[in-house]
Amino acid sequence: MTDSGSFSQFGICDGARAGRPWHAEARLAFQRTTSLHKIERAAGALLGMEADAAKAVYFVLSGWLASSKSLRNGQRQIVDIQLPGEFIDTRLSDMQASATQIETLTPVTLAVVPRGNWMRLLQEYPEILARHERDVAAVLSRMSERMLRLGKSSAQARIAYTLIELGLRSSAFGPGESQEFHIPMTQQSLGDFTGLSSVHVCRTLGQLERMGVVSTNGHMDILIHDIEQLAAIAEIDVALLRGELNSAA
Amino acid sequence: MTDSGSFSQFGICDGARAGRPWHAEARLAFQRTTSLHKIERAAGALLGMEADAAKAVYFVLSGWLASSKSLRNGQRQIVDIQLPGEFIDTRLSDMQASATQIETLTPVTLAVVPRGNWMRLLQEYPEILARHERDVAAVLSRMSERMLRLGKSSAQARIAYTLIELGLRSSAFGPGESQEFHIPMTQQSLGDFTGLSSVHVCRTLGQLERMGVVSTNGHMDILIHDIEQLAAIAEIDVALLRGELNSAA
DNA sequence: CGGTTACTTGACGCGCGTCAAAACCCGTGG
DNA sequence: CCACGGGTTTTGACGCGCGTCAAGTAACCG
Repeated sequence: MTDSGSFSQFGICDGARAGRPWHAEARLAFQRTTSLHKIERAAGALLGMEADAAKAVYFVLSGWLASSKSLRNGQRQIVDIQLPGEFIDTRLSDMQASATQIETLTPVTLAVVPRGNWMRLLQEYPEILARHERDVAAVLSRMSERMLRLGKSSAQARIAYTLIELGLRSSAFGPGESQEFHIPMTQQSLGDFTGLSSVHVCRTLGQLERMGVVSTNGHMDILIHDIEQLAAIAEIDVALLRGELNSAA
Repeated sequence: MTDSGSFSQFGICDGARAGRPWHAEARLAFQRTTSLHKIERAAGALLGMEADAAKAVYFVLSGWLASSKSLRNGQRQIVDIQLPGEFIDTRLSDMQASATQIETLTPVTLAVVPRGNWMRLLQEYPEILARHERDVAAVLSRMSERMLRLGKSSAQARIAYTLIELGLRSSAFGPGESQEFHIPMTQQSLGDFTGLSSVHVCRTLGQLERMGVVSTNGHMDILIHDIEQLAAIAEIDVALLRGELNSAA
């Protein structure tokens, strides 16, 4: 279980490490069963309110998306962020206690599995079923980690954890202490993700910067100087982080 | 989609409403494919650290369980609560950034699907596959709702929401304004569930009581006087709540 | 170059955590 | 029957983290 284990920790797209990205395989499987409907969207678009492909299962081929819930007064919580190689089930969005919405953070391309085909796909293609099971496990796993920080951690820990999660998942990390990558979100949306106000996101990034742990250029370009200390602030088990970094590199 | 819709909102066990509980069917299916291994545990026991049935998928036949994550300093967050008719996948518990643990809140009986049999079960029994898909959707749905409150709502909203969620899911609600039921948790664990300190849980329950919305006898016996107002405090769409109550009754 | 959207910084207040002590509840054993 | 002890709930005092309001700066775009 090293495979599903390392996969599940941060929901890393392990196919991407193996050379040939998993989406390639998935696309093949999709094409065999359903006419592979591919759609593209610009950054900042909303998904799922269109009449045409309503209530489908999407598969992210490229780009970042965020699914969020919001209260009547406009308060918003980003519940998860989807990266290439992951599934999005818009069937979750209807009939809930609060409004759900999925938006693109970058330009994206998605494969669309129409509603009716999904169960058939799962039953006929064990590989897709297994992959989907692992994807679901990864989603639950990282949502749980985030709930833990939402409920019980300081702003510093939440920001630090988010930086590491997104860095690892986007496969932006190489070996070594320093890591540099870009997060296609505003501080406002980072706040919606971490349960903080945009103002406090700014302050907290400033604190981390003054501590010498990271640098930012003021536009979500992140440079991590001391990833071990950042992990300590994020309250992540450093041994586990090491393992992740090794398998990611 | 009224079926999966009403199911997914609060993860209600819709089988329980339909007369014959779904677990009965599930048990039959399990028995056909695997020797149905049934285990019982007392209240307050820990699950999954035993050597025998390690890393299995469980199916709750009776009783309440809580799965939680905790930080190195002892801070704990209950990530979800499992009721009869729901699945528990202990494979999620290994290899994560924080320790996961599953404990019983009441005496429970569980059906155990050994690790190797799970994927086979899904592939061979479409009914179980479909059921599991819906269960996963319900878990994600209610975890999202809770994340929204964890990140963006006051203590009152979190407590109010939790009371309604647990009342609805345990099918304790009948028609009418008043609802009475028992939650088998201490204020401490309610705090771990809502991201509050036990002290503040107590205060907040006191506030709700002084507002005339609920009564408690000091031991987690809850009596809801005005469920509409409680839903308003919980920031739940009242129309949706109405629908849930109707389909639950 | 003006308008718009993002980031930054300061001042202020409140919600909720923490510490601490008291009241209660229940099971156990003398 | 009461004494005792551990776990839970309740209540008060106090302080800090983070939200909010507001003003100012910087970057981007037509």
